[in-house]
Amino acid sequence: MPHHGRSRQGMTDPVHKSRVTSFDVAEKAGVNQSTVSRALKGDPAITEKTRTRIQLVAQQLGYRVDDRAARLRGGKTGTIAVIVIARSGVDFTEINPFHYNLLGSVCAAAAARGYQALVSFQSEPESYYSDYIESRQADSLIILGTSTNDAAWQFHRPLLDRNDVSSWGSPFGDHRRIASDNLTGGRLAAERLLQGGYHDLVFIGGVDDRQTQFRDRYTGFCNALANVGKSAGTPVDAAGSTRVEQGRNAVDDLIASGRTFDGLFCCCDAMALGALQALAKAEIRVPEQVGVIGFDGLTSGAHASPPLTTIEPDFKLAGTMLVDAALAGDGTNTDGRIPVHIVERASVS
Amino acid sequence: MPHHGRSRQGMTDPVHKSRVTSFDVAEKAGVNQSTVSRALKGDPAITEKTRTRIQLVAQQLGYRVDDRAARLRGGKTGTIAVIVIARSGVDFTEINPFHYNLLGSVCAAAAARGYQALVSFQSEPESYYSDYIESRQADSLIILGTSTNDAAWQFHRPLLDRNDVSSWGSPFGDHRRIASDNLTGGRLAAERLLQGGYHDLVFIGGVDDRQTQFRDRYTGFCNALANVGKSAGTPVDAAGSTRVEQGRNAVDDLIASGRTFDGLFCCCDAMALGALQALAKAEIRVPEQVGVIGFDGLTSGAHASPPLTTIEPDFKLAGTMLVDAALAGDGTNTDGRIPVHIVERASVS
DNA sequence: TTGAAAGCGCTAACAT
DNA sequence: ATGTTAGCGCTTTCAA
Repeated sequence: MPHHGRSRQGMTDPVHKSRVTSFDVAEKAGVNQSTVSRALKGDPAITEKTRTRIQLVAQQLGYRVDDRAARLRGGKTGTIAVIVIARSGVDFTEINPFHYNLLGSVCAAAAARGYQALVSFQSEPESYYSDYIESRQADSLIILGTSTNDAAWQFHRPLLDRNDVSSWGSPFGDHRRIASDNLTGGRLAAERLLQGGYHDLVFIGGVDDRQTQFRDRYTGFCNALANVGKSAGTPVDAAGSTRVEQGRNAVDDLIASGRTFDGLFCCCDAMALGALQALAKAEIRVPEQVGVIGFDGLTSGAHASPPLTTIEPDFKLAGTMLVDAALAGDGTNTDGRIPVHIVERASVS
Repeated sequence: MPHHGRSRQGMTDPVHKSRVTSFDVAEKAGVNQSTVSRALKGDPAITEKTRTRIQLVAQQLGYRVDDRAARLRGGKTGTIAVIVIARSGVDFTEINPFHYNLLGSVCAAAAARGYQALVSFQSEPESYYSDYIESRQADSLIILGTSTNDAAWQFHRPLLDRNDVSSWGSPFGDHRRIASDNLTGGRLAAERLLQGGYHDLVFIGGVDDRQTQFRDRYTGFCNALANVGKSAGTPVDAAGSTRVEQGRNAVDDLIASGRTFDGLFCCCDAMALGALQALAKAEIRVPEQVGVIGFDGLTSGAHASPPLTTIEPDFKLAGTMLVDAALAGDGTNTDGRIPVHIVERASVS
């Protein structure tokens, strides 16, 4: 006789065989349903003999534990939601590769911790959604993306201080966050430029309130220069619909201004790529006349002309820290700096 | 009196307030739990008055419907699993941006259909896993990635013919699949090169059995040449640990061979980028002496020197078709060709 | 229109 | 070492 009191409609009706459950396995194996549950999850209390038999039956019946049902009782989902914020109105080929890299790294780190990654791209207001945890679709949340999408970050802002949420790239400076060691990165860039024999260094990029990452890079850059009695001068920034365009415009402006310079530290690779274009157009040779360093480690930089020397963060560690911070749930290690290193290519001599 | 027979331990003990459930809302609103369920999901049978009251109470209590519990009964998960296959042993900065783009597009398409995307990167054997559907973690599955990771595809091969699975990039040719319209792409490339005044065209890339995509591009390329009474000659391929390196080596070999050529169609942008490097090293000017066209629409191509003209698929549609095919579950529209178009940059005149 | 009760498929506390 | 029996939190007949 089948399990009592819980038999499904079709249970006694062989015609109606809906999906196979642990009860089916239990019946066929001649044990109780709970024994099936234990056997299959490796409970040491179950005899190897029993376990083997149950496993066999399960396999014959094509039975698989229903993950959601299994977790319903425990309350945990075993998944971590990842929100990627890109600029509004761009398509997927235009998303900053940096964020794709970070996403990959986060997914891998989640998997390493035994978690699934539920990812969503939220660039447009109609896709804003963050109730993953409340709706028990995930245990924690990671938000990452471009700081230029203010509306999206504003939407998610209330979450940033929760200890089951970690983030990368918010334009706000008043909450815990994971980020590159921008200070060190800026310093490395300046030192490398000086070492390459360049003396008139300028910083390309915006350093306003909403670009905390860039500002930190600038600060590190200034500090390094100050150490050798030099000054960084005013950063040069320009408007543009993409980072590449901003970089190009900024360097166009810089050249037009007549200000002397022989070394450029661009706050991100995309802007550096634009800078390279502007320099080429003006027939200024890199690295002979001007040295250029970017930040991010983009693959595109490797194919630029000349290949772009850049400061790259440890992506693997970045993913790990984001996941750990989101999972910690107790505020542990939740504000982190990811080490960076210089990737030598050919835009500085 | 609260709901009978279902009260949790702490239910009567205010100290032990575990998470708030629909029973809590029901009690406080003075209705039955099932009424809460109905009201919150917009069942028209419920009075607006009742619904409003329930919504209010729910909000006060911070109640949210538990998504998994809600779906347990229905059997559907509302999520679609996405597996991304990269080459083994590479880190996340080295994953072909093409696949990242596709991933983004797939996630967006899933969201548009009301599905969540559960993504996992599976490049190493220890991460191989595909039982998402059996374990009820997802309703369908999408597998995409590089055809060069044979072991991974081999692992997933049995799934490729299921009608709740769709894929992009497998090295096998005997199953339903979504892919670029490679034939047309190859033709467009040849036509554009001819139109640019180049006459001696060669195809760079492998066309063996496991590279069905490349072979189709080559076929389209040949067809277009045949149409004007020309022949494509032998494709040139070379070994290398990355596509870029393969392209570079192939063109090095081509130059060394003494074979004349003035137009190159590279089977993918990564190889085209390598080709550009080899050409530059040999001081062959592009597009003046040799025209080059790639395939994929990579952003890196836009920053190469000269910017790479390429054939790009409609990413948005690709994501949509992959999702639709996986969701169809009935074999509908499950074998598709994504339209491609030429992106004019500066590597052909 | 709403309530009562029976599950969805599984885990876990409590027995034996 | 295994069986019993409650649930996990919600949806959905079936009544009223």
